[in-house]
Amino acid sequence: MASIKEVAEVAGVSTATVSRVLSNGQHVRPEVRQRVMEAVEKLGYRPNLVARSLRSQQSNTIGLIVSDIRNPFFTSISRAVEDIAYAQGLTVLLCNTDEDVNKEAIYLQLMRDTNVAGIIFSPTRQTAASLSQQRFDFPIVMVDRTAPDFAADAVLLDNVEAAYRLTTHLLNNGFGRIGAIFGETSLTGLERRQGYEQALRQHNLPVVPEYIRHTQPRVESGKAAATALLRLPQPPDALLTSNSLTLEGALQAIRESNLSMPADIALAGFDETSWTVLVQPPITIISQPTYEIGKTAAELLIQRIIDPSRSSRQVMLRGQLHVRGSSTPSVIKEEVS
Amino acid sequence: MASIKEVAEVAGVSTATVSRVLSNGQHVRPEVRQRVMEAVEKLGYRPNLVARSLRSQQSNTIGLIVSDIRNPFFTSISRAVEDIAYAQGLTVLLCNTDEDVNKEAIYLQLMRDTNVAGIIFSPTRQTAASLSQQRFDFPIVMVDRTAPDFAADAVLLDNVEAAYRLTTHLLNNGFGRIGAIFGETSLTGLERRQGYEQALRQHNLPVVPEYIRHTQPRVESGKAAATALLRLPQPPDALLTSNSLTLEGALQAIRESNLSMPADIALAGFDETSWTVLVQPPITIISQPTYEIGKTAAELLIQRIIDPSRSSRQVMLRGQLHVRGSSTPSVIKEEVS
DNA sequence: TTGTAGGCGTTATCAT
DNA sequence: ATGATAACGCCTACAA
Repeated sequence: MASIKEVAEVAGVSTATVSRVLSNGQHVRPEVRQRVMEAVEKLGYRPNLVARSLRSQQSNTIGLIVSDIRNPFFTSISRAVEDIAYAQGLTVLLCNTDEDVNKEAIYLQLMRDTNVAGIIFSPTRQTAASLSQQRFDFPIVMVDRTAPDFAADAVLLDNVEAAYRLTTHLLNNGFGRIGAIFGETSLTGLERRQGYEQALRQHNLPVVPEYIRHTQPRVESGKAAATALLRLPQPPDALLTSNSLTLEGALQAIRESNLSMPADIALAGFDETSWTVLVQPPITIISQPTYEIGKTAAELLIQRIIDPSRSSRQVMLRGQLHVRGSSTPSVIKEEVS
Repeated sequence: MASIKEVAEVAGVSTATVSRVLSNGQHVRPEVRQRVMEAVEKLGYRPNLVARSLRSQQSNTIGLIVSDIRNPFFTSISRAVEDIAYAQGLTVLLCNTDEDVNKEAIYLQLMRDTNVAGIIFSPTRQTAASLSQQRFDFPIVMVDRTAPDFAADAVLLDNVEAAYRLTTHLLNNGFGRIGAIFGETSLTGLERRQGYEQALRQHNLPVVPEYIRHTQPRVESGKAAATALLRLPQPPDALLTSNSLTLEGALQAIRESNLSMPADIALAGFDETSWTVLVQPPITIISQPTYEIGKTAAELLIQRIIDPSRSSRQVMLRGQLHVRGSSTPSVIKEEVS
């Protein structure tokens, strides 16, 4: 790779002049500029971004740290983040943490070491709690999950409200014994549980500990938890899950138990996926605008990179309830989306 | 961020000594090493990877360039790549090209500019063809798609064979008018079409141009193509698609046409997804070991980074046919997976 | 308008 | 065993 030095040599000027031509371009005689451009062309010169980054102490890379890119929620977010980044000439470093505090720490460290421009992060509760004690020389935008006393930009769903609404929907449709599966490492899981419990209490129904499970956001975990719930002496008449992976597992469990939906068991969950409307009956869910979330997060990050001093803002989004067959007894169709 | 200089100062040694302690660690008195480590500890020193990269002319970043991370095929691959990279202390730059030659060129250029250690790439046919005329200072591993006269490592499916097998399966089950939807920008699409046509010819059936569509790998494109096929004066009695996104679109089209599967129309496609077995009837597909593909690609890349001179190798994998209800008349159940 | 020179943080070479 | 120094490629005061 040709360096700026070689270009200077070929053009018969100093490296400073070449640099000037290539950056702002002020104070250069047209004729000299011409010569430089020809040399650049001839050598196929391209500025070395590593050198530039070292010199400028800046970077055009942003980090995206999520638990698992295979979770459709994060897949979509990642795509949005990359789109925005691309439009800004930024590049995206993808990191999967598997809800593992250790991996989170390692990746955060790596972000420091590589001097990224900023990161978009979806941390476990544990890491989130420790964030305020750490120092970062780059901005952090949280997605899906917050850190309590850490003043960072964030894009979040109103989880309590959403879970409350979803649970209430089930209750209103005559399902009184709702088994629920929440994430065990994320704040999100806790918040959704809160909304779930709120709805129960408001209907003067007991919160049955046995009906509440916390698992990893994985299909098998969801399936295992759902299976356990269905095998209870007095099994639930509805299942509610906190993300699309556990929802998928729950559906598998229901299928294998040969129960019919929603007669034997209702099902409802979080996050829209390709299959919720393809299966029979279609599944009731609260959808999040995932692409918008990623886009917003990336935009917040870029704004903050430009202006580190601006006050932090939390963007709180509202989930959208899609009532479908999995939770509506066939006689009472209230609304279908 | 503390630099090596400050560490040297605090430890009362030269930067060279600090560097020695931190790297190989030969030829340093234990006592001095001790002092250095203490200073490192005290200052929370971390080597600046950008500087290291500039100096060493190496990088611990690899690029992953795919058409769209939201294609489950690439989602899974990306996860595998990241896992292997992580294990090796490498980091992954994610790039979506949308089958856009221009974006591909921009990202390839970016990979040069940032001096990556290597890339894993799934190019369009057009870019693939031009690859051999370009020079790269880093190794390239191809996934899913090859470049004809470009001697790179590659991990591929035997597409012709797989499509042949899938088509033959349909033919053997009494479906003689097979509408097919292939990718329009990838070599993969062409290869699968080849296998499809081979199977038809072997059964002495005509290749009907009207029955063959080439589209982008997107749900809507698949749906549009499928809808068009279903509206033909003499519509096909089976649909075959080349990837999971167009498969999803095709299924939507079938549903909206109120046709029953497989009585009115059979359906079969490529790539396993969460929903193929959740829908009714379950969908016949050829599955690819996506995680394995990504893992293998990453391993090939790392091997080549270590030894750039080794001869290039193509790993060719065989797809696995999963025969399901969408392509088997209910009376004849040959085998179900 | 253009060139000289220093430094971003490392590491490797060469003295000592 | 340790230190001084140069160089990776770039940018930017500052000087001319």
